[in-house]
Amino acid sequence: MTRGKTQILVITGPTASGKSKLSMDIASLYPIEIISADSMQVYKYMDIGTDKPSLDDRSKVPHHLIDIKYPDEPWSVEEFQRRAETAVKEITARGNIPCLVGGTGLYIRAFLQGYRLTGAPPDAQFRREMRELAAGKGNRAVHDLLIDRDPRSHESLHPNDLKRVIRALEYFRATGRPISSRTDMGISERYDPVMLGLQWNREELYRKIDDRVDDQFRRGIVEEVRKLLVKGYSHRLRSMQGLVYKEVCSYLLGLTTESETRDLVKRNTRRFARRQFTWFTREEGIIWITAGNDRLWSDILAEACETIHAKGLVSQPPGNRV
RNA sequence: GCCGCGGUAGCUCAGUCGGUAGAGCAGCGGACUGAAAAUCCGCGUGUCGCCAGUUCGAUUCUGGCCUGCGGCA
Repeated sequence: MTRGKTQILVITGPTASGKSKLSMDIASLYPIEIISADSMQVYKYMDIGTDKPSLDDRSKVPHHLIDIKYPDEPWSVEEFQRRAETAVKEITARGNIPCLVGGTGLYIRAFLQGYRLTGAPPDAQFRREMRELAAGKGNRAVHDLLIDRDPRSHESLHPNDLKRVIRALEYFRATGRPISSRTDMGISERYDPVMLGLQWNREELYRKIDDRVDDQFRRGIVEEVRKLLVKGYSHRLRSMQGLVYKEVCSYLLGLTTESETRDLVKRNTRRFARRQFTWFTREEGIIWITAGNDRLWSDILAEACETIHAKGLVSQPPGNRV
């Protein structure tokens, strides 16, 4: 309870950990609206592969930032930030509690910490030039351009991390200042978040991921991707580089067999979950709730509700509501 | 039962003319500020089938045993 700051609930955790389910169940007890913090669920027509909440769930509880872009439209952290802020304002104006739900750690962090992302928009032309330079003279040549513009980034970025190296150059070019010198607004000035994270034993989560992938194939992920390609969305689009889509595209292009594809998706999804673990362990302020097959879902839900009550996000204790 | 080939990392295998071993894949750790389901960096995790013999020293050579595969019966 801090005056002047907007209270928000955040539910995060690795892929397949049950974030959506938890948010839906909380929504049945408290007046929350869900803001998806997921880089892939923004795209229309990409449903099965992103495990998008069902239309039924979306009709019961307002969901924001889902299906807001066509797969070939530009989308970025910056736009997420802007749109999420707007959504938060609208939700609080309605007297509801905004609830950020998702596994895209960068989005959540950028939002809560108030990353200042204005002033250096992406420059496709420049990026292309730099890529060509790298292809011709090597990654190191591009990396070395940082030496006198942004020595700090030159040191902290690996030459092969072209994406970030180019971004640092792009930022300098647009602002005249090194990207490493930017400052953020800081979490304390803006929001008062209660962050819940679903924590899983890794092996158990991996098994859950495998099951989910099998389920995605059963539900027709291959058809979904085929339709996207038929609609004219190229397999080279950024949206089509996401997990599952990438692998199924190469299957449809005849590069892999179905069982290879399925195994690849499982492996890559597990790796993704591992990267999420790395990211979230560094994230401060997450209250971890242990989940797992040997724990009753009702206990997990109860713990989540008690926590948000204890943190003052809701005045009614969970018991009185259920 | 006999003959042949094999048993080395989670998997597939390489290797040591005797000085306790290394590739690929899998796995693990990390980074991450307008692409983040993206991108990038780093790391061998080992009873060399078991027992004995020879040897200063055996995963390597010898013998026996166990076991897998193929062939002949």
